[in-house]
Amino acid sequence: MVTGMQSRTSAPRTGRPRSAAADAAILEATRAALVELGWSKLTLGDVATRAGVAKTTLYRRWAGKNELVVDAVAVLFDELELPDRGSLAADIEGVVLQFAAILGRPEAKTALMAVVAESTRDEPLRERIRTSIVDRQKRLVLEGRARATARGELPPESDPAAAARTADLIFDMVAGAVVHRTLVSAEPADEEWVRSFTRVLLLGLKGATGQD
Amino acid sequence: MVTGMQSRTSAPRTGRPRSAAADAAILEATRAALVELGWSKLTLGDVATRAGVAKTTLYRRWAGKNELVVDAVAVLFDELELPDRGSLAADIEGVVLQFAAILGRPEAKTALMAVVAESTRDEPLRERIRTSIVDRQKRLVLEGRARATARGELPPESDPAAAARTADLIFDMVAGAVVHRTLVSAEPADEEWVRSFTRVLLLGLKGATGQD
DNA sequence: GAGCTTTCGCTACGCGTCGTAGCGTAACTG
DNA sequence: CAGTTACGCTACGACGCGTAGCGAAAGCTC
Repeated sequence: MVTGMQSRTSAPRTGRPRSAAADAAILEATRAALVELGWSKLTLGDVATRAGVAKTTLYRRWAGKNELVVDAVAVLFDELELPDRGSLAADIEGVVLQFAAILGRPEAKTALMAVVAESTRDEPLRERIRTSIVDRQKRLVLEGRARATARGELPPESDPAAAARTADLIFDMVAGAVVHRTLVSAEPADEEWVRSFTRVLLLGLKGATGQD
Repeated sequence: MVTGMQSRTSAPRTGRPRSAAADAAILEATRAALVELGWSKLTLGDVATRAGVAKTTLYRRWAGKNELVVDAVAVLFDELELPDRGSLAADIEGVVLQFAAILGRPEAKTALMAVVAESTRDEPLRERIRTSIVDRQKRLVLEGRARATARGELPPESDPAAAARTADLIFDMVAGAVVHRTLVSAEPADEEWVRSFTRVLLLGLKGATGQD
């Protein structure tokens, strides 16, 4: 679940509370509008109409289109989990297929790249994306490696700094490849592709550990 | 060089010709506006003023913001070349560093992701991006492999279909990793990172050839 | 219940950008 | 020269943005 916008130090305990149903309706309407219209043609007025709320209600909760869409799309990544399929290769294939399935959705395609593009000029937005979307993906990398080392498929890391750099590298390679395949090459990351990708990645990792 | 917009079957041979200087000024002004304002705050009226042309001239040549920005940014990739450094690893490191240098520019950061996001809902735009930006990068992958097989660093490919799939995979892995590192993780793809990445990729490739 | 506080729906508004139409002028061709 | 196309300029309607102001609704505290 997305924690939302408790930007104020703490929620005021008096007065009329904000409607949680309105929050859900707005995020749902945002995803629907993304599917039908795409990022650029999505307007906040239209989202408000779809959600059955006033436009001013939207602006009271979100600063603008960017923040709203980030929250709306972040929910899609809730279903991301690291399956235990017995081997590191099978685990990676499983989680990459999940990731590819999410990126295959039209609302994710049009929204993710757009907000990342915006985040290049908006540091708070980048932080919001990081905490609500990216970090949840990166956590899977760490879990996967921990499980693989426990199974003896990977040697235990001695230098924690080098381990962190390697984890970042793997994350950029996995997420980057799937995103590029799906959005730039515009071809599906199906099982065959994921198998080939996983094979190259794993051979590279097993060969790279130890030296240097 | 970008061929531009000779969408008509052939240029009309009569009448006043289009100013090539205006084209250059417009694309230059577009890049400058991207640096100062970013994608979302860039307006065609502002670009026209910077370029010293009328706004209507812009609309006579480009259908809209998307197409204009693609042409403006495509020029940045003209400098991409495959250096001959003696070994496949060194070649890859060199070209990846070039690619990372381009993606480090602010105009490329804000523009590339944005137009790709738009292209998810605009097939002609995706085709335009492919021919003027992506294909030029992918060509380097093919050249690099041809050179490596000539040097004996990679076994010659027997099945052309499998070779094409492998080239696509490598391309998505390389470009995706650099893009993700630069734009999502928002950290520079410096020499150390490129070395680590190249090592993993090469080990994966050399180990993956032959079986299956 | 009374009183206080905050949210909500609604309307209306100024602002900026979009994309186009219309006109007169400039540049080039046969 | 006449014919054709590009250009600069102005003006315009349309649309989304983001905000202000109002009255009503929904909760909490005493």
